[in-house]
Amino acid sequence: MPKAKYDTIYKDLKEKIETEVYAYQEMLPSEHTLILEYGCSRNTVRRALAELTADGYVQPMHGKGVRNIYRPVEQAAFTVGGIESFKESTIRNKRESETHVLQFTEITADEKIEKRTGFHKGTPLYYIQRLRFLNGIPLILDHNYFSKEIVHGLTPEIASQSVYEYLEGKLGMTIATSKRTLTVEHVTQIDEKYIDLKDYNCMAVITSQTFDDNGIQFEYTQSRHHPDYFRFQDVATRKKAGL
Amino acid sequence: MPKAKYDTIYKDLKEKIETEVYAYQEMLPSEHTLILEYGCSRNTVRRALAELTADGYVQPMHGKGVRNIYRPVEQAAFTVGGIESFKESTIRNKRESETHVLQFTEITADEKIEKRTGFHKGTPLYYIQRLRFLNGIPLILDHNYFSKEIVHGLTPEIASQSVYEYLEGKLGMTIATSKRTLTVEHVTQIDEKYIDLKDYNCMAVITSQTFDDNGIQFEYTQSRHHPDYFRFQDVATRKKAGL
DNA sequence: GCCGATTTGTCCGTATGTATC
DNA sequence: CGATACATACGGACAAATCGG
Repeated sequence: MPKAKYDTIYKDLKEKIETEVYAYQEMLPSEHTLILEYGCSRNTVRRALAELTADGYVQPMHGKGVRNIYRPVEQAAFTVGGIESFKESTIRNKRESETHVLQFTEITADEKIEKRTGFHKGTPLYYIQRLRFLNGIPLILDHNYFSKEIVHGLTPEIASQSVYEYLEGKLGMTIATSKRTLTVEHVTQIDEKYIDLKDYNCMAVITSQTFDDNGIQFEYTQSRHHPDYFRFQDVATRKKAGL
Repeated sequence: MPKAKYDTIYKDLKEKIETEVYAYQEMLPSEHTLILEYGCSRNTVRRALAELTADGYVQPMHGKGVRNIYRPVEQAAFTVGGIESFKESTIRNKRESETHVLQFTEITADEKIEKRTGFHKGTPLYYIQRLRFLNGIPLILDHNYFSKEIVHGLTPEIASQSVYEYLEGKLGMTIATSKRTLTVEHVTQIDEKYIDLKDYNCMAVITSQTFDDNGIQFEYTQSRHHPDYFRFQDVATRKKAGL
């Protein structure tokens, strides 16, 4: 629904870069040219370019122009990007997916859970264990905690489909920010029971705390990935000076 | 040296958040208030707030205000953030560091290297192998490839200190963007030779391609981390609609 | 439920500074 | 030196969301 002008320019430029309308290492049209092209102000063009810069698609060079530095991603089985659901990721990665709900219980946070998840003691929670299949192979084991106060009406059926679709669609929630930590951990008995790790004794683990648009945490998830099918990508830009 | 107004406001607010001048979950002063406080235009305040949002420090809420959602990071031995050198990271993480140069050779890229690193065949390179110690314990094994055409005059002495300091200080280079991929890989014989992994048979591996301000890649690095002392943190914000 | 005040979101036009060529 | 290009900053306008009376 948000058809902000800067966003349509952003999407248009993004597509032109991905489809190589602008070649790799080539300069994009100057800001002035883009102003005429899109019939908007300079600020609006610059906002779109700023987003592309943050995506690692372009690199602005003072006094020279804006260079296309986008390279198509090498695909692993499962590449992690921004905030997206498992279902969205599989679609982006063009994979067939399936989800088995191993456990679906309602619990109350105690001190141990508070320390690990960030949910205050006494908070009623859904605890869900899910096994994710890609192309028929079990690769990811998810442990989800959802706050019942915010995410009400969750069922095993929804959990086997897309929880995020339910949140944003049915509940009208807005997912805002997610803080993620990536570590490498020893396999557990549960991991070994469901996932064929061959001779690996570790897994890639993403733990994330997700907040709604009121800044309230409603989810804590630990997502344990098979090493062979895991890849996390990131573009960082250097902050000048200080720090 | 860039003492842009928005940057000083950004740094000031950041510090106030970190030192809990504004409490967790509390609203920051409104944009209008900040305008008066800093004596600047609204756009300038908004730019500073946008950076804090990207850092996951605050969350703006339409019609309500801007909420502080910053939580201090739980420290692992080594936490990876934006683009920063090993030396910078250890300082941020408040650790004693040391670097041993295991190998320092000059090579020319062949097809195999081109495919792996992105450097064209025939490009003259420095290849450096370094072992990183934290508090006296060997934890990270780095394999660096630097383009000789861009990074000239590298020596083992510089490699044992900070290459980035040399690049930005002596050569006057500007590091712009870095594309990183994080995976989990089996240990190699070299890993085992230098690092005590106990019963782990995997390592956390960060491979990165770094570009200068001309959009030219000058570095390819594979950084292999001990699982127990590795942590990668990230804040993602959900893009509305589309995608 | 309506209205007005407050607050953030988007967009515009302009001016000035700085780097490149 | 002048033209071009990006960087920063200002001020103003209107829209959209929220909240209190």
